[in-house]
Amino acid sequence: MNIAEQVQTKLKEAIKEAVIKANLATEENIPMCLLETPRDKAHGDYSTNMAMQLARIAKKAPRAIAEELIANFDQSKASIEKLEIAGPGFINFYMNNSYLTELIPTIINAGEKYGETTIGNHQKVQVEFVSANPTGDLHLGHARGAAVGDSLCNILDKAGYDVSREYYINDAGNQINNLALSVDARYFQALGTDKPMPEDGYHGQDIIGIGKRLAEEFGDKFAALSDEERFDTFREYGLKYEMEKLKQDLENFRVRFDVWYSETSLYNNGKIDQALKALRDNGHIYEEDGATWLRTTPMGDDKDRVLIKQDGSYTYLTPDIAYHKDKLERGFEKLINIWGADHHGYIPRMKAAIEALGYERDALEVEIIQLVHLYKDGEKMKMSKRTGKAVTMRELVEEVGLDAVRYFFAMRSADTHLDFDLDLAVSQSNENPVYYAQYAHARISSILRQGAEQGLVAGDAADYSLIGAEKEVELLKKLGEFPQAIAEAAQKRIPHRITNYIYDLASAFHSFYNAEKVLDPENKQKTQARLALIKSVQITLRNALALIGVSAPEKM
RNA sequence: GUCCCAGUAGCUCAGCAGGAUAGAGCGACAGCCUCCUAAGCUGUAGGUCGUGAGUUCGAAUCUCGCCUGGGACGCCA
Repeated sequence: MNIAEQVQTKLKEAIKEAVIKANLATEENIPMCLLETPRDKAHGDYSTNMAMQLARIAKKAPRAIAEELIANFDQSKASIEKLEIAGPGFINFYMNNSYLTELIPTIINAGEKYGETTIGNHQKVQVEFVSANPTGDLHLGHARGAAVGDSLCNILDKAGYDVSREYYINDAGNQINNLALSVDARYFQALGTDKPMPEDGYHGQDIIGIGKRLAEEFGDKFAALSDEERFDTFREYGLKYEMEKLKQDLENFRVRFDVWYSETSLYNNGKIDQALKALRDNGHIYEEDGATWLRTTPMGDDKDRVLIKQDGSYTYLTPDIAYHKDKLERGFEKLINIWGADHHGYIPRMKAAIEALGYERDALEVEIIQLVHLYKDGEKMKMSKRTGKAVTMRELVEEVGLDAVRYFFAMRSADTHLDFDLDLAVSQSNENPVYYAQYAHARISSILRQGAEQGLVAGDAADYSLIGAEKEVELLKKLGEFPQAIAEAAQKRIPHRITNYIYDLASAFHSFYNAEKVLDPENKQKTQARLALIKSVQITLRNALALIGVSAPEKM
């Protein structure tokens, strides 16, 4: 807990004590103490609405309650300069903010660890994201999912959760067969033979590329094979090719997974049978119309779901249930799945399945990534795997730049539709907020370099009592908020809370930069102290950017 | 028909564990570089928070209805 958090905790305690001392509520029915930072500086550094909340319990006017609270308030608890009643019954606290300078050495000592909190309490969390079928290039939606998922994992990790990142490979079932058939068609086409694509084939450029590569490398060698042999060969080749490409693309997107989990493995190691048995033993399975059904309706689903089709094969749901059973058996207390919006209807049945397996349905949490629409030249572009005309993640990164893409996706709440204006993102103008934050970091780096040239190194012993100008105090307050921003982002699963923080911090720095000069040859003491201040801003900014996978450049 | 997401300034969006005069960027307008990076800063203008009711001391925030836009509702994956 840093000094700013400690002070807030003390304040809250002092407020509670005052409530009890004034006999306004008992230990049991005291409302949760809410301490907030007023938007308007004139309303002090902190304020509480405790008096208003007590109005119902104590049956008195809020302002009268506030009077009593103040009378019973122990001001020596925290560095309070004055406090007053305002508006409908707020109590505003004006702090002596000198304690805030303690943040500077705290942050410098913590370095890249600054921002860590323990609210996660080592809860074992597994986050499954992207999990795109290995049948083509990752497109915009996947890119958004990858950016949000990875950022969320970074945040959870920083907040003290034990996070595991996982990618579920759909390497069984129809889509892989279609992949093999598509490769087959492209192979023959590359050889100059006209062979039609399968009905549900994948028309992406990459599959055309595979066909060409096969034709170039092996000539017509495969044409001689039996259809069956060729199918198996192409199936395996296509899968391997697609997976390698996926991994590389994600790596280039600064996303790494701890586990790549194969759907096929569930077939091979009996996990599907075990899951079916568990569901049967728990009495949730019945046979009808020649199919095997899971009774999900009692657990909040619209209708029951087929597990084994008439033809004896599994539906998509069946191995997925086995997969989730396996996740839970691996000891994860919380499963967070990041799904595209087109899968949202799938949530009730998966939660029902988890309940049917005998687990808490809320062990599964699904974060929905809404659609991305790309606009270019004011025109909306379609993203469809079918037509193969979709803009891929790779193309997007090449065109816009990785930092901008990652920032842009992390910036908006994930469950709302996103219009991605390509022209805007491409133009390296100040409309792109990522530059705003990176620029702050580069500016700091530049000043630190120049300080070092003068023999002044940030972090060397300095007199922090020289820090206290208005802009400096605002900057310090922002710095102190970082751990709470992370805690909130983690608990609410909202990475965009971090980009908001980044923006605020960068803004506080730019504002400070324009108001005060860091390097002052006339005043070495002050220079030394301010170098340490901006050093702590640099550390915090870099840590925050790292959470969303954006680089922190030394120069721009 | 059922379900999900959205509707807040001209545009793109924050705010939604109910709190003070609803914020930011872009765009518009007016200022700031003999000075550490002007990709910056400072200020002005701009809003019936889709709509109607309800809950209460208080609603952009919670509940219900309605309107508009987008999406999902397979023995596909």
